[in-house]
Amino acid sequence: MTHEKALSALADPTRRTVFERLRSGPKSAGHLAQGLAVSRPAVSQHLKALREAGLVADEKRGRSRIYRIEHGGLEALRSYLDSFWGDVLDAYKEALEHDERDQNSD
Amino acid sequence: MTHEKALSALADPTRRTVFERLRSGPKSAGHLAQGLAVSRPAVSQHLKALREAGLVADEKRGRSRIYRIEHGGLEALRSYLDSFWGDVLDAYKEALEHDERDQNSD
DNA sequence: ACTTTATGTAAGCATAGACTTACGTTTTAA
DNA sequence: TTAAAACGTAAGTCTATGCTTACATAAAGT
Repeated sequence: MTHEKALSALADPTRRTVFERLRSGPKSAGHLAQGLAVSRPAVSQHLKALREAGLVADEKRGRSRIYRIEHGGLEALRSYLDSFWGDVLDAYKEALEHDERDQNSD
Repeated sequence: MTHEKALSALADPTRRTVFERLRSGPKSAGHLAQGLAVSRPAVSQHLKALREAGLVADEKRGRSRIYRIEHGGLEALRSYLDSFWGDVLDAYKEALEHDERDQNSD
């Protein structure tokens, strides 16, 4: 259940920018920070948050560290979202038939 | 593309709780607030954020207001997540073949 | 017409967290 | 063996935002 961390990780704009830069392939921390409005240490902290959310993985290569997108966090998020589709439609169809205000206790 | 608002909306724990309570069907604002650790006005503010993110829709029924899950925000989020699957795998396969550190400019 | 119920909004406060500068560590190059 | 390059971490600041109390509005009951 890491969808909580994945959500708050991707909620921040600059952190999302860092994450999206990995779309075109793995990159070093320094490269990820280049051209951004924030400092390099800030990017390091963002990468830590992304890693703890299972959204990126890192590998040491020489004196730099290469980051890549990790699918675990993405899958956790996706299955969380998908869990709404079925449930919701059924519950709503029922609510419509009964033509009620609110009834359920949860 | 409202996936930004949807992400920051679902990032907050209590707001997520409110949203998840709609799983079992539409409910009034007051009913959604019952049993929560926060006050009722706080829930109202959360519902506003969820509405602006396209995650819930509301309808006035008598003197109460019924909220339901809106699929727009969920779909925006899902397509955002899905946009990573294809891109990423291709770019990474290439990076693996070339056996490189970081090369791309974006 | 008043009162009660159900809700949203305003203003202010308090904390989480995003950012900075400064420093420590490890690896490569001179 | 110094120096430099690439990175993470610490400590402190500042702002975004989640929360509260108080007030406003609107519908329904008496």
